[in-house]
Amino acid sequence: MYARVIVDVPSKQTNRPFDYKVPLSLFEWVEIGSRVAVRFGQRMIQGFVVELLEESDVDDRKIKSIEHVLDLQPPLTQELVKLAKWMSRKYLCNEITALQVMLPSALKAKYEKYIKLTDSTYENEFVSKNEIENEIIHFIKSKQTVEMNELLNRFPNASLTIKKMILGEILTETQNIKNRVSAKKVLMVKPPQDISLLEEYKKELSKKAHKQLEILQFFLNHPNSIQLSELSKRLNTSSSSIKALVNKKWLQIETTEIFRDPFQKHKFIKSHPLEFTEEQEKVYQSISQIIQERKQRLFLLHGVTGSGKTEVYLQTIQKCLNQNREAIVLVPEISLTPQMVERFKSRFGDLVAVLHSRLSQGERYDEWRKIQQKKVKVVIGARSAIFAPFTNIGLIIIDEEHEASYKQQDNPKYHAIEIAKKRSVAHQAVVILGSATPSLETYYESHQASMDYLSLPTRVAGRVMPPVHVVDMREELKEGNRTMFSRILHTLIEDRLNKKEQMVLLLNRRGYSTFVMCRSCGHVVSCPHCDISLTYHMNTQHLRCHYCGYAERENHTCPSCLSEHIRYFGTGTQKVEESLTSFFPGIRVIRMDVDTTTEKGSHEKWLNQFRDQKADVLLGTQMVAKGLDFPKVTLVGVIAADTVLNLPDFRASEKTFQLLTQVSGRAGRHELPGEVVIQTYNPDHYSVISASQHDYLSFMRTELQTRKKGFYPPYCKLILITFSHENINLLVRTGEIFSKYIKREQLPTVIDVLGPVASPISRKKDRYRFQCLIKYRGGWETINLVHKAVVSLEETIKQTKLQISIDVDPQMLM
DNA sequence: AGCACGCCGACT
DNA sequence: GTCGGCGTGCTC
Repeated sequence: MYARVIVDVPSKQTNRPFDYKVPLSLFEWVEIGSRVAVRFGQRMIQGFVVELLEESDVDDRKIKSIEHVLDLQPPLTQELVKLAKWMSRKYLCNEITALQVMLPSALKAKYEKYIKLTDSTYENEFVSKNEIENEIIHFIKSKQTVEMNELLNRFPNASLTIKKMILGEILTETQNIKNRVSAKKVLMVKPPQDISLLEEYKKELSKKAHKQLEILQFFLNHPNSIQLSELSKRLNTSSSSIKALVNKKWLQIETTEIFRDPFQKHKFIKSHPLEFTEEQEKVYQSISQIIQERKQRLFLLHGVTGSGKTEVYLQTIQKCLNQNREAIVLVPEISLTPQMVERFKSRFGDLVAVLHSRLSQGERYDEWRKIQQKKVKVVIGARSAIFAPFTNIGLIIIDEEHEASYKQQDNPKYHAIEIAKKRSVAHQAVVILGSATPSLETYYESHQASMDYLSLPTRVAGRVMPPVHVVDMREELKEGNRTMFSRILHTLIEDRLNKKEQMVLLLNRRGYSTFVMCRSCGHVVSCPHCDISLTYHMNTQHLRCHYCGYAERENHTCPSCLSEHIRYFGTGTQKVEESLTSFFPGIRVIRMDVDTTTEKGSHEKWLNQFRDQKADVLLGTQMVAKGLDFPKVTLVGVIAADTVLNLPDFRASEKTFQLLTQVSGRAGRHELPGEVVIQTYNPDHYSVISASQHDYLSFMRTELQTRKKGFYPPYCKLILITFSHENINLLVRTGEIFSKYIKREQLPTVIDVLGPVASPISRKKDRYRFQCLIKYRGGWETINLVHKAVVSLEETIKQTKLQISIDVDPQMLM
């Protein structure tokens, strides 16, 4: 038997299956989806079996055998292997990249080379004429085996000498494929099968061995295996008395794999299904019926914030579990808060696995193994949880479906919604796309035959949407208010402080970050390697580039005109915090941004403090806009609504509308009524007006018209091709060739080819960037043509090291 | 990607 | 004449 293997070498030339023989001893183990170790050229690497064959047409002398199978159970299902192949064609990435993204990073191979002395070197006390060689031999001898990297660190210039020593059979080299992280193992103490034996052992025991007696007695009361550490803690004994019993063969010690439990300390109180409102009931029935019939169907669930979407999710999941099928729930990374997880855990208990980026590699791996080993039936996680290796999926829920983070920014540049659609077809499952502000694409599709539109237009318990004040910041400036708080926001903050109620203030930093400008000459301090202004970090007093990490010290004079009128512009969260404390002495502020939430568990810590009313204001970037639900919050302020609006992207209006609507929904979700203040320089823009009136439909109508006029999605699809190189001329030339290549073919599915033009970020890490945008009608023809065009540029790419990145259906045009 | 092979310039 | 620089091509 033969196996087709995709090897772990991400390059164009190796992006195809290689055939290997399956040795007799591995017949039982090699399956489609197995992870295997194979020799590839001179080295040993890992690969994935994607096909099994009776015959191979590869030359018998060339073909090698599979060396090992790396897991007890194949980590991928046939369905996922097939999906990876589809992804590689759709998103134009290497197949291995698509396979890897489906697995936890713990299973990514770590290749290690070990160096040992050969037996003859050892036995014959080999002494070289070369001093370095002797030192190397001595070093290795003292450690038995040494990792190649360690050896090279110790002897930096000796790589050739070492190579020669290996060739001269003085040293031997062994290769190893290791997982990044492996299953956590613990020692368990196991009593004999026949517990009554313990009584006899007790009699045999010496009178002085009190502790040992105590241990035996313990097992008479608890005749099960127990963790060694747990046992010695409970009985307050040292492990030596346990060992003594093990040595007598009365007890046994064995190792078992356990799961690291990130929720160990948590107690989840069981929650029960809530009574539905009439609206919820109607929506639930529509979905539940399709699940009952085990049909494949897509739903858009359009529900305003606070309309009780989550309860509908919970009960449809229950429906799916009743059928003995599994469910995947996707939530954007930032709203995957402990609160959110708790709602699922308390309903479904141990049947839930959680996958998010704050877990350690090991914890993530364990959650994944629970899915693989069928220990859980529900997985809730961020984007990549869509690849959960379930085999019987009945339901996939994508909450906040409009979020751009469902599109992966690096290869493979997949969109989770698209993967969900593919998987739902394979499993005959239902997909629910939920949002208060559906993306234009989804909204448009929900009016076609391929998707059903469901809506929850009112908030539960008859709560109304909060009134929104739109403040024109230009007017404020005219009236002499130069602070970052409008007068009304100022008054309302004061009011809430007096009433001891809470506030959420949102500062969207992107595109508005703290740049440094000279007021005399207008010079903006920017990165010498990228086309972007540097950001000022107060805590380290450095200016830093967010793209390449370049940093320089704070300047007190302008580097261009030497004037001292250099000023730190823009509004970072740090600066807002400072102003708050100076305007409102004694105000307690919790600031949540990348600086304060990188530490593990800090996110949770801040939110708990806020919930416990240890602070008056929660100030933060996007992450405060999502999913949070605090009863005492009665004021939401958006410091600057325009930051997204000014981005050079056709989705700018949509993103602004969504952000404003989401954040407005944070206020007054409980008994206390809420209020929202939006500060903006564009108070007349339709996205601001619609958001302030909570009017999704009117926004949608206007925006759809705009898109139709400019010919943008949902009226067409896009492929963004970005070229980057140090040499700007070469870049433009190659871009032209590419664009002509596409145009010459005159495919009827290609609507338009724009560019090449400079990218919005026109230089990054010393490389200039140009881009082409293709508008097309969907289907494979255009994607295949782009692939062909890139292949035709292969010579140039190889010779000049020009880079081409392709983004099919991009979320951002930058 | 990484590794071997092979073809040229700088040295014992 | 050989050592070692990097371009070229292949990996079942």
